[in-house]
Amino acid sequence: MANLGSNDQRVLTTLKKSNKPLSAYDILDRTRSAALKAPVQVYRALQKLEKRGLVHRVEALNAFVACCDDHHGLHRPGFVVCRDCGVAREFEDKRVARVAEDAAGPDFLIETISLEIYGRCAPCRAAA
Amino acid sequence: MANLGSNDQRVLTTLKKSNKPLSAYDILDRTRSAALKAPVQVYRALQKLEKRGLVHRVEALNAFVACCDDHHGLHRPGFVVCRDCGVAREFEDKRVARVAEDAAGPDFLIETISLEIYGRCAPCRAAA
DNA sequence: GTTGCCTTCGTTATGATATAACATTACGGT
DNA sequence: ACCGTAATGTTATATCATAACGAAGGCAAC
Ligand SMILES: [Zn+2]
Ligand SMILES: [Zn+2]
Ligand SMILES: [Zn+2]
Ligand SMILES: [Zn+2]
Repeated sequence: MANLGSNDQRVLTTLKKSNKPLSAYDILDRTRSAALKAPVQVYRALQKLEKRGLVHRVEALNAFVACCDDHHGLHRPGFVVCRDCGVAREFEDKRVARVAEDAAGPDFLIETISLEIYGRCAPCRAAA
Repeated sequence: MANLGSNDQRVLTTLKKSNKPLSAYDILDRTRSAALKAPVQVYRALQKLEKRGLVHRVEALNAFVACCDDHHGLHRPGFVVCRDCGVAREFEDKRVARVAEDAAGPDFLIETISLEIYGRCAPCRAAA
């Protein structure tokens, strides 16, 4: 598979600099001066990055985060997301795969698992 | 809280008749002749129905399903979704809540949990 | 009853997310 | 150089969701 192109790297760098998930259009805004001019370029980069496990999509936010763990390669993380401050913390738990297999049954071929937990983080609760 | 209005019931009935998740615009298409004329009416109905646990949103599909279980009230189901045929099967597993609590930690207030499993169901695999 | 208030519902417009379709360029193999 | 393929750029469009405002309905105080 081809290496990362310059668009891909710009998108990845942008995500790594953010402590929150960014939408494709957030990324576009932050890279427009650099080189990216249209949504499709961002989406193409995101797709490539996601295939390699460098970026994850947070479904319920329509947004993307850089994987917090560079060495891992592809994996199936979950996310804990604060609705107030928007921070998304990636985690893994082996029990998730077992739950998924039990739910899907032996003849279902699992391709992806999305587990997202929403609520209020401790600092935000204290502040409120 | 107010009872279901006629729009709400039309939306719920439409979802119950479908064996797959429907987008808000799918619902709109199927109810336009009845009474619903604009997306916002569908979204308002869906919001009310979701609050009562009568429908669930499937995040990664941007779509909605009628709850398979009428008596339950509010609960936290997961979904097993076939990418080929689009069927979404609702399930529950108590282990999910424990995984979520462990991941979120004691000071995070969990509000919602979304667990969605994507892949190919047995009939679709056999057909392919 | 009618006035004022609040909630629901309808209508129009717009914002936000994502992809289709096609042109252009980059690049390796011959 | 020539071709075929993959990557990138460009324009347009499809899809999903909400803002803003007004009309209609219910309910209590007067
Ligand atoms: Zn990761
Ligand atoms: Zn927070
Ligand atoms: Zn349910
Ligand atoms: Zn299937």
